[in-house]
Amino acid sequence: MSGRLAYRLMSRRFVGGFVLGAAVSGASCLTALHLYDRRKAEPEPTTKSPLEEFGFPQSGPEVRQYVGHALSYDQEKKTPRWVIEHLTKEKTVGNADRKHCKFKPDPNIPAMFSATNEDYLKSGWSRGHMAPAGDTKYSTEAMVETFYLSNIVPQNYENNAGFWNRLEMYCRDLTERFDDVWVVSGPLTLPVQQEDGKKRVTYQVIGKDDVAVPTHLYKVILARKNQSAETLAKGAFIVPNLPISFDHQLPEYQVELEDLEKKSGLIFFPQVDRSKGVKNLCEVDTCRLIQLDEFKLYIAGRRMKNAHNLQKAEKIMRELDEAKIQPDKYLLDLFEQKKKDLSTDEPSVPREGRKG
DNA sequence: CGGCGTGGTGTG
DNA sequence: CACACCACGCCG
Repeated sequence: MSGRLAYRLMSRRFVGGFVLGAAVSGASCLTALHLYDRRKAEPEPTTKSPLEEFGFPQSGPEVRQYVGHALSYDQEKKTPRWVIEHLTKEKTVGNADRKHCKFKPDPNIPAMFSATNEDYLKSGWSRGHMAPAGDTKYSTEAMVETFYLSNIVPQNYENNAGFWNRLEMYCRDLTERFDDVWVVSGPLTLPVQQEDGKKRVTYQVIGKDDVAVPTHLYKVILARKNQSAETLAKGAFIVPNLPISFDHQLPEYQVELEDLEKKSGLIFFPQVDRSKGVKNLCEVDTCRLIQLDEFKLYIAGRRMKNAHNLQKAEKIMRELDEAKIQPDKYLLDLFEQKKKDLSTDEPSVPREGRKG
């Protein structure tokens, strides 16, 4: 290679390109150099570099900031790569209501890179939040933004309503024992060994936009008390995008943070000094997800609040009894209050709900 | 909490 | 006419 010309091109034009646009580095630049070299072009080439002519490829993922969370969006897979949120005890309470929200394409994402509701309709997959709506009770605006499809991945129904839901509840419950909780969530498409013995990455895509169905979902949890680094605790979890019954518990899915980083290609919380002895969350906290009976009791409470007539309220209590689940004081109080409200036709002021 | 759906009504 | 909205219903 002609050293002088190559040096001129490298230093004047392409250095920035190599740094900022790795995707366009190799082939096109080398081709350009060879062409100039063959022509023995002594004067400065008059043609612009491809980068100057048409600009850099605008390659994702883009990082976007919202009220309740920030996310990095994967334009090819039409799903987030990661979503990060900061939870506190205060944020998990409020009046924001998901009934007033609807899934819709993120207005900040170009339509050609965005999923649509039609992609999910009758696809066999539910629209699963990464940043949960339940984490944004403090702000209707924040909750509306969690319903943007940039925050959504195709998720197994039972997984979404079951194990993943319990995991989200656990994250919110952590704010009872930690002052700050940071959570990163996202999808994975992991390789599997196939019949021919070779490992491959295969995943379904749905709808006309080919929205990628992740094989797994991950969550990274970082928790801290009193703003003191000595209390920092971390946990990383990889959850198959499949039905997971209530007899499974969180530690079964814990992995080393570095393992998740290797699989995802992401470095989580890079400013945290991991040599300073960050605790294992499952050693300093419970990592215990609620059991089926607790879950049904919680659902009964939610339904009781929404009961519009006495028959509905009584049915909720009857079904609990048939499932041999003892109603707790919270639910009994709720039931008594509901009976009073429905008879006097005078709804009482909503009381603060159970955690989550 | 997490989802799914439908039917009636209002709007351009 | 399609579409948006809402109230209501179902499920785990």
